[in-house]
Amino acid sequence: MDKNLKRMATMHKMQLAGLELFYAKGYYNTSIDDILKTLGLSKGAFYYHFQSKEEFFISIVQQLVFRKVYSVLIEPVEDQSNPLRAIEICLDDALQTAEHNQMDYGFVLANFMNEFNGRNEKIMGFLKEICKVWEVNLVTALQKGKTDGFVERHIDSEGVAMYIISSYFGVRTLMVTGNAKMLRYNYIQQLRNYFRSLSPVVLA
Amino acid sequence: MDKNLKRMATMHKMQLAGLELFYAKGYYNTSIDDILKTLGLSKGAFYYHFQSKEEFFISIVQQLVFRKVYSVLIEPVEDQSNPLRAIEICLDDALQTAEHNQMDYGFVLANFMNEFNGRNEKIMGFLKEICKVWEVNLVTALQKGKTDGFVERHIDSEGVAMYIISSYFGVRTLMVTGNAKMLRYNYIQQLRNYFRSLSPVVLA
DNA sequence: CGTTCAACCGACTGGCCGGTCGGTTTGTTT
DNA sequence: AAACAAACCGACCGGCCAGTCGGTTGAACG
Repeated sequence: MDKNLKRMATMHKMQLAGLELFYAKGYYNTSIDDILKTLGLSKGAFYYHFQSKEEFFISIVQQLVFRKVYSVLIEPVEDQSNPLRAIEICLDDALQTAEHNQMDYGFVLANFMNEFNGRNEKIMGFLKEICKVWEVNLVTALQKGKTDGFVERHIDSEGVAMYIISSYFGVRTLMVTGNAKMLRYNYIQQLRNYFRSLSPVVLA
Repeated sequence: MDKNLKRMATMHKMQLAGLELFYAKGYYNTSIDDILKTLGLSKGAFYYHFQSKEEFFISIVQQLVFRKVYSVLIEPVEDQSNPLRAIEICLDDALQTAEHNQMDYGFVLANFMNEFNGRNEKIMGFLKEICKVWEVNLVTALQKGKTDGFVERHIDSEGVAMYIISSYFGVRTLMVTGNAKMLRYNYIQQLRNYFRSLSPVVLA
């Protein structure tokens, strides 16, 4: 086997297991040994591949979180004719993932932002960046929606994008209290209400 | 001085300092000694008054967080004629507090819910309870708003209450990325847009 | 002044965890 | 088979931290 492939495979395994545990228990509450135990690997193997716990986490954010956020929350909205509709479907899909207790990368992002806020500026920088990319893409989609007649022209796209992200982060926080199914349904209903206030008035 | 008063005063000082640090650095990331250092007190004093770090935290939630959430987020909305308007003002005030870097108890709540999710069921229980009280009071205000003609009759009050809490939790998460002033302004603008979709249609 | 006790002190314990390092295994090359 | 290096092992170190406990202080009271 190609040496490089073996190296990559091991690192990838560690990153996957790491994300799983960091997500479930938090970064500061998860020890390197916790992660290694699930893989049957040792400290030596870990520090052979990664410089530190922090660098390890950053690699996870870059390799896994960023890509997933992109493919789950950003791509499905790009190049759709009706942005409001596309966003609604996209967020509903994401909440469905969350409802089935699988990892939902929008929440991963919000969760980690809370955990690292004021505690690790370096890591916060990477998380903010991902957030920013999401926001910028929402704004682009909304602007395009204006020219295509799906979005009221006078609305503030930045404000709307921010509000969408906010409500999504928030509902995911609430989901930890249980009753995910109902929360998802209610959330999408209200998102629609909100979007109605952003749509051009249809004259009968 | 009354013995009991002295006891209460010390406990209260510890709780205040504790909340400050737990909020700033997180529960798991703050040691008892960190808190005691700011007060010039010792381990002995702490464990004389509190059974454990966990019990200490729970007392903070009950004594400080719950009361503050009540006085800042719930009371200002009660007994107001127009609930949507009252909620808007109330959240704007809360965000103003946050903007000036003071502790904003709505955020304290969201923050801790994130931290304890899946890590401490007992503490989560208390936090959920506070959330529930907030939600119930929002629902009550909205229902009253319906009979008073400020809120469209067919809307789902539970859904709306949840969506309001969600967006608020979310925007506070985003505020950690900086630019709090703009976020606050944008948030209130979009909240108004959303509320517009919940108001009875005014016939000219 | 002596007694009492709530309040407080701070050295200590045991366990955890990030990170180190000398060594072993395993696969490849010659 | 010998040599070599990548990958991995796991005992160990130092620091941190929740919680313990025997001791001290100082105010109140007789």
